[in-house]
Amino acid sequence: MTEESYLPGEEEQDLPEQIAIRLAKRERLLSSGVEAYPVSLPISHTIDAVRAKYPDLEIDVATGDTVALAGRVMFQRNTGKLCFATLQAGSGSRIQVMLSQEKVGESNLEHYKDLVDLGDHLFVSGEVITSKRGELSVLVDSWQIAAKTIRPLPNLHNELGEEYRVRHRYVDLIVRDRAREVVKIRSQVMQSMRKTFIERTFIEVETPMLQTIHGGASARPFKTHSNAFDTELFLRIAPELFLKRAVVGGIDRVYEINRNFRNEGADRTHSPEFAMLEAYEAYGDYNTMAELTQSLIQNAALDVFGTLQVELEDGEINDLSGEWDRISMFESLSNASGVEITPETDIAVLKKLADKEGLEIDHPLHGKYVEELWEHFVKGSLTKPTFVMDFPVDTSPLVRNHRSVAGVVEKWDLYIRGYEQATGYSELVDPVIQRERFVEQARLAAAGDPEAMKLDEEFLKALEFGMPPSGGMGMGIDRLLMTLTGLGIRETIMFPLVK
RNA sequence: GCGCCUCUAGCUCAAUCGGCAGAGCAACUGACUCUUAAUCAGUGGGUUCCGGGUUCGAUUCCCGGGGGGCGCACCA
Repeated sequence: MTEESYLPGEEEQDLPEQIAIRLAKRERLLSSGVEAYPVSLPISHTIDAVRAKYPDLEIDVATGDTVALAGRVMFQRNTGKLCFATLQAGSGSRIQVMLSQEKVGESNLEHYKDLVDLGDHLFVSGEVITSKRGELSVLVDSWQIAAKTIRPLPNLHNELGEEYRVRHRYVDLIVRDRAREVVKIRSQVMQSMRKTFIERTFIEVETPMLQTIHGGASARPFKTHSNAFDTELFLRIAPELFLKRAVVGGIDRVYEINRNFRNEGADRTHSPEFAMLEAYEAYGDYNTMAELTQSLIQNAALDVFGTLQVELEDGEINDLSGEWDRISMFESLSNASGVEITPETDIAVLKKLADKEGLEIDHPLHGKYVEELWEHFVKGSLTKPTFVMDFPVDTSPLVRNHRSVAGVVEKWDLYIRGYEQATGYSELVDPVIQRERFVEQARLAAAGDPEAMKLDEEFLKALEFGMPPSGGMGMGIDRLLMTLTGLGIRETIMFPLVK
């Protein structure tokens, strides 16, 4: 799609017809000494306020109440001597305005018909009345263009195409109630989660997004360069290693909600930049973090929708109620596959099972086979919210060993409707074991795994100063919005990346 | 990154077995003092994503490029 551009005073011949016509109207306004974009207007009421004040007037009533308000023109019905327009506020609420020749005069009404287009912001003042059909209206004494629109709105009687909605989200927000609603829901969910954290005396912090070493997860990073430091920098893939430094420093209950960046594929559930919540609690463990996570999500559902039976876009009900199940990864895999699988099971056995199931896994790690097999056998059957507990050690380098089960770590993943929603750990705080794990990762990196972590000496140094036993959790915010609405990730993010 | 599908007016979409490109809404002109997707009469608006090829003729067929969608891979 090519985009037209224009400069004031230039030839407008190549512009689309409707833009040229509207630019000419703007010029006509200006040359008659009228502002097309006035700096301020004496607004007395919002559209919502007028609607709230007069919820149910009779037909054909004059209130004697004069109001001054503004809104975007969404519909116009211009007749000879009595014109109607529907104004819309940013909230989406609408009110009808009426201009009669009797009230404003013939030439003023002609000006109105000549200059006001669909989409313009219009200021009016006049009496609140109801029309002969009973529609709550403002009978206009005077009007003024509040902002002249140069581009026409799309027609309101067809759904916008997916691409247009994403590329012109501001238009989408004007014409589609649900788009406005989703923005509001997202804001309310964030508020609710911050409320839950405040109740539990957590402190919100912001840690670096530009990092010299990317760590805390395994994913390909975006690279950039600092001119001042003449060094390569990475956009963070996770805030984990900095939040743990904060815990070392005595910020015992700490969380961050901010963007992570991962240079991976994008689909219905993945975006290159995505909002992430991470929280750490000194003297907590993965059990307390599971409880926290369940509370965060349940509180959000209650605060925003007033129910734990959340209705999704397709009408299905997502039941978030009750105490969420906790199942063991190895146990559930053994049950579902019919083969006893433990951390001691020989990798050759796992390979054979994977081959039999038609899974192509080419990876050196035992744990990778366990996780892939688990996804194959168990993941699809999880519909209720479920914590999957106790992961293989070799794929979870930042998690401490299980307190009583050998070969696994104290890590859970929370699945809701088959999507991985959150993860939680009992954090590894032993600097010696952490170093060993990092060295192992670096060894894998050398073997050609580009996503394995580099050694973060500064983080290790922080651990050497002593990190208290802690629980940690991470949750994708965009994913949470998807879980609560049933929308795709590009609908939960207001301005998703487009080329 | 790979495979399949797709791109036509401001918006949503038709059509072309290769032969003057259409509709609804929007726009423009006119009529209309109670409309509310107002109505009625009329008018204009297109590099059919871009570049090349085949052809008397390409928007349609072929090749290349770009945007978008879906699936697979990677990842949360």
